[in-house]
Amino acid sequence: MDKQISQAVIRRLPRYYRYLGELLDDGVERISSNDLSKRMHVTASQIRQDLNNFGGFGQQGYGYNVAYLHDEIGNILGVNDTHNVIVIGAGNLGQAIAGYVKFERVGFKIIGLFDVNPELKGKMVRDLPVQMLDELPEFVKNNNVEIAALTLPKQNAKSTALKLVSLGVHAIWNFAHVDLDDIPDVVIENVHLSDSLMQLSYNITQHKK
Amino acid sequence: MDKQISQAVIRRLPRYYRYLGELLDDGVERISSNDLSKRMHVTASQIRQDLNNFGGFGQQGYGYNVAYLHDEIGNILGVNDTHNVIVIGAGNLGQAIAGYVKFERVGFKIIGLFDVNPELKGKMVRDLPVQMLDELPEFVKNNNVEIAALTLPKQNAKSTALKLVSLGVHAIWNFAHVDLDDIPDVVIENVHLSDSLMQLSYNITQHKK
DNA sequence: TGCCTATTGTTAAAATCTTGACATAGTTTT
DNA sequence: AAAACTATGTCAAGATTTTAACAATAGGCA
Repeated sequence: MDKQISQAVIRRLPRYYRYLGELLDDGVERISSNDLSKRMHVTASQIRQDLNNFGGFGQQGYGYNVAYLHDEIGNILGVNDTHNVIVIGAGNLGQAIAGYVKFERVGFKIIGLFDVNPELKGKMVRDLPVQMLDELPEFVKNNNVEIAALTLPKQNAKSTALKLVSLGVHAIWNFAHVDLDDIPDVVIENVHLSDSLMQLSYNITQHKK
Repeated sequence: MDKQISQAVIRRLPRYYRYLGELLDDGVERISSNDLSKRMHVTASQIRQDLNNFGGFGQQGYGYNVAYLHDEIGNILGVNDTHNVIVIGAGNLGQAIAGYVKFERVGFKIIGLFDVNPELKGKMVRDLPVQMLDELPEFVKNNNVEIAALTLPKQNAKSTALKLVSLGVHAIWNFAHVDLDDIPDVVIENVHLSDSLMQLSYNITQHKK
């Protein structure tokens, strides 16, 4: 059985992945944990420890091959496969997220955009028409939907999440300002913008002292 | 001198604040750490420990007064004061953030929206006109700008951040997919949506096993 | 009023996470 | 081909965070 990797490590992986991607773009072939630690402002020890959770990607006396390590971390994160994404809630945030994922993230493909508001029905957001929520079951049945981004008011978040799970969507990227606990058999990733802004506010207050 | 509060605690404060707000809305007057722990799915011990970093807000044998605790945490987070916010980058995400903060968060007020694209000049986004970036110095001089949200491509993020700091804006809510280290005397809060999505992807992969 | 109960604030233990140290293995140089 | 060097993987120590335990104190009730 695999040893459980701590969420602290998982949170750092995307950052490694990003730095390695930049090194790759810059044509850097190899890098040592020490050099990387200076760029990323973390300890070299932590880098080696983190990577070793998943196996020995480096070579003594040489360091890490950038392309190889980048690819391996990509595999670990699962971003080398394609994931189909739908967005529920076609407001500003929903449209922004749809556009953001489309342009910024390979590995994730926006294939549907839904809302309850009949006025939005059929409206084109880039190359996707806004569909009504009652078309969702049919859509999910006919398409391999893996992730649903929830960009809707918190009042509707939980019921929508439950519906999605019952339809077979087991991963939710939740932007609604509410916790979606108590839903079994689903993977949730929360983006609480309010929380982030309040943390900023706290740190401003501290900084002033 | 104040003892330094760990970021782990700070990250939890907004969540307490949210739950207390909901209790307040529901007319609940008092709550024990034990009851709150059941709702929030954290240990009662952690709640008491966290709150005690800031002082004794509760009463033995009684619990915590919801309204009082909510207000105190609001003070700690600094959300009971008003903070003026500008948004740099009037794309989808910038417009979404501007709208989001406006409608969801009291305590934060969007007062300006900037972009480099001349085609957007003067375009109204709700009640705010898009201004050109060269109007920024004058605007900052005449308005008490505390926070700048950066919703622009990563290539421009660092130079814009440096400019903002030189103009006197010392808090940045960064949505660009780049780290803004090495900038002294500024408080940064990052929202890396890509990282969040990759964490979700990782957890999906694990879940399938 | 005084006893009983509830629940905090706080201390200490346990668990987890991070950092430092170094033997070992592979690379580069001569 | 051997010597010198570099940098990993790993172990152990140190630091931090979380959880458990409980004495002390305030509220509720008789």
